[in-house]
Amino acid sequence: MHPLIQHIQKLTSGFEIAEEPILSFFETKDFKKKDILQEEGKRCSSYFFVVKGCLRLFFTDINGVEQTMQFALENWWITDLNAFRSGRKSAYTIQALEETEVLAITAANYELMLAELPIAEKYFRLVYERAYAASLLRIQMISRMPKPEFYELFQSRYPEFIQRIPQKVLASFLGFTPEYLSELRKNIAKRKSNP
Amino acid sequence: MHPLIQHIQKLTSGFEIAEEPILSFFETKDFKKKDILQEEGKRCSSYFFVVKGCLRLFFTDINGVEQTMQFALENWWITDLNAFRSGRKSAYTIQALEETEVLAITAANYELMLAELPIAEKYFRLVYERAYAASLLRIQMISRMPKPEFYELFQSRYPEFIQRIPQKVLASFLGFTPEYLSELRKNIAKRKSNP
DNA sequence: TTTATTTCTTAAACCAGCTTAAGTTTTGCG
DNA sequence: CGCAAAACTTAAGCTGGTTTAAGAAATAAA
Repeated sequence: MHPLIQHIQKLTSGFEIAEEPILSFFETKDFKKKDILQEEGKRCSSYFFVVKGCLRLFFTDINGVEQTMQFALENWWITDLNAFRSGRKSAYTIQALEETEVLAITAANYELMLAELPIAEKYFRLVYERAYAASLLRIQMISRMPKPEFYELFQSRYPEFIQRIPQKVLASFLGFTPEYLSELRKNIAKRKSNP
Repeated sequence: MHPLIQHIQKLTSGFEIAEEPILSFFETKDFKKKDILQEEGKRCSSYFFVVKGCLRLFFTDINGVEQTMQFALENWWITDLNAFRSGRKSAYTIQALEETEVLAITAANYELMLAELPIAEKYFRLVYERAYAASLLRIQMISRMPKPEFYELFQSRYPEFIQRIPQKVLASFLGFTPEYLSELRKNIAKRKSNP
């Protein structure tokens, strides 16, 4: 069974779903490491579901530094949601951090699917409900927690990110400089050897 | 027509809705300024839709400082979403900043309503889709923008907040100290008189 | 395997925003 | 109204985290 269908069944807790009618709204695409899926400033045409691999969404700030705002591992959705919803140009670039397989859906097909399949409304309601709740927790961690504590919490909760993602990119996602992340890691390592 | 029904029609762009079957899932409640709607550590029983007035959601940090994470003005939903979804105890307090009228719905009724009314799935899908997108922008403003710039942007986008909300609470929501907010305001005022 | 490029580390100097502390203004209440 | 409590302001001193700069290690290219 396709990973998307599995994910839908998991979230909607076991509704009977026919695979074919859902998947017909999507197109499978493969990307190599460093490939660009969506370019900043270009029309945002697709919403991506990661089947295998890892993507990141970032923009380039006024100092020319790439600011990574989101990751997407397996079973995550990713796009510039504001641009996708409004049909405007994307404020972000989406890039593959690994060899990645996605399902892509256009805005037109997204609307069609939601109109035709009630299960899609339920599924996306649940996807956004969780994503919104997670996003609020992220705000709390980013803005109300000492950075060393935040990093250690992140490390314990999302160990797979630490493994798979370059430090420079991870530092940017967490909202600090690579130099500072390097220092944090050194301190943590030191503390573990000298208890 | 009730403000909630108006809001549903606005988001779902004009579906015909019968008022009575929807409102029957809710209870109207009124609160005075400073009343507590939800206490930290108590079971999170309700989800609130603000009909009139203003609420805030906060927790008390290890230094005893109240950290305001969210506001809700007219037509906003507010609760500890994680606690409401899972039936666990709330990590936050919800308090009225003004005299406030809400519609309250229990977790059981929320599930019932979603199961019985397809329009509710669509409506909440859209509510969360917007809230999630807004939350991502908020992360970007909080963590990737110089604070003076962030404050001025916030001021221009949400002038009604600046009017209605005590500075101390606003400072906490923005993630800085009241003293620093005071200094920012002074600098902005100075800049406006000396152009 | 050698060379070029990018990533990661280290450490010193610096600064935005916090802490502290004291004064002023506003709000709430008897 | 009059007083207490809370909210806001101001300013000096401090600190967590950035900037800058240079070198070491890993990846990629050739």
